[in-house]
Amino acid sequence: MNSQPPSKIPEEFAASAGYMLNQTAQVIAEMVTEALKPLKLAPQEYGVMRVISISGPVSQQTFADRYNIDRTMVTGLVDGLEKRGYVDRQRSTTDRRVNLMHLTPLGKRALTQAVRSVKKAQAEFLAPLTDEEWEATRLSLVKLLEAHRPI
Amino acid sequence: MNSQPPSKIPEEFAASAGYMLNQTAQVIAEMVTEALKPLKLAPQEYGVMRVISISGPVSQQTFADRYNIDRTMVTGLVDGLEKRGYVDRQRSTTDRRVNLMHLTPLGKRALTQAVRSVKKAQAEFLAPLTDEEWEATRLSLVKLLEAHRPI
DNA sequence: TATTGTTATACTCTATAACTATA
DNA sequence: TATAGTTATAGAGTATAACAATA
Repeated sequence: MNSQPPSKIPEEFAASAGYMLNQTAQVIAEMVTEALKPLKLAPQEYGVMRVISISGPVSQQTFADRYNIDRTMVTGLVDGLEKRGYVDRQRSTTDRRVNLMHLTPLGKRALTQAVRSVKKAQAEFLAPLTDEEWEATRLSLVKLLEAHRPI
Repeated sequence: MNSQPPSKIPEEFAASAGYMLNQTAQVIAEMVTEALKPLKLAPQEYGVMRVISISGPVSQQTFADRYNIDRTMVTGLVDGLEKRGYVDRQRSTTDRRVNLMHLTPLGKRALTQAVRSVKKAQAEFLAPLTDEEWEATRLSLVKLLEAHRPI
């Protein structure tokens, strides 16, 4: 959707890992935020639902660890999702301190839509790269993250 | 400095451009922030000084554009740097609305140190990759950024 | 009229600590 | 004692609008 001819980034910036990663992360974050806006989902709310759907019912603490945010933030996220009927909390029977978050059928349907929108945004974001280029980039990012942030 | 064996990122997350870029960007941002802390420089302050040193005296608006922040934020950044004697504002003679930001000799010395620290942090961050892997990754990021954020 | 820089305001985000209930 | 979740508070960061000076 960008019809202007792309201009060159000064090489000193292009050489900076911090600048390049932060700027590109900001671009995709904006695109995903926009993609989720019609569904009235914030990126972090989408994150909650994705984590549940992928990893099965998880505790709020587990989600906080995975997204590297504080557990005090998760309370409000789940509140909002529960109010909309997308998620519910169920006390763990094996450790009754723990709230296991579950996707409701309504939440599953909303998530299906959201995943579709996010995938579309991601495809648009990655369009300038060949599949091979992105795959190589992705693998490097995985290496970096696994080395520096073991879960 | 990470002696634990790195654990696997679930493939659904590893497949997500948004998740991977945001998480890796967060890691490098934290490392750079730490590296600059002894010099009492915030990453954005470092950014101001780098931009001036690379692009020559620039207006506050130009910096805001390059780092994708609002110009109202720049005022405070420059205030702090000016107070420490690292930067000064000079009214442009050709357009007297514009403040051109200059590095002072003291600022130049501080920046030299800061660049050294940031480069060290970056090298540590990139250590898990071969030079070729990072170069390929970097080029992909440049493509993405030039396509989506023409300056 | 539009743009640069400044200021003030309000809002959002996040970090911290304290509390409860469990383990 | 330690952990999961909640709540309240304060602080940082940011967005917005309005203004003066200049184009």
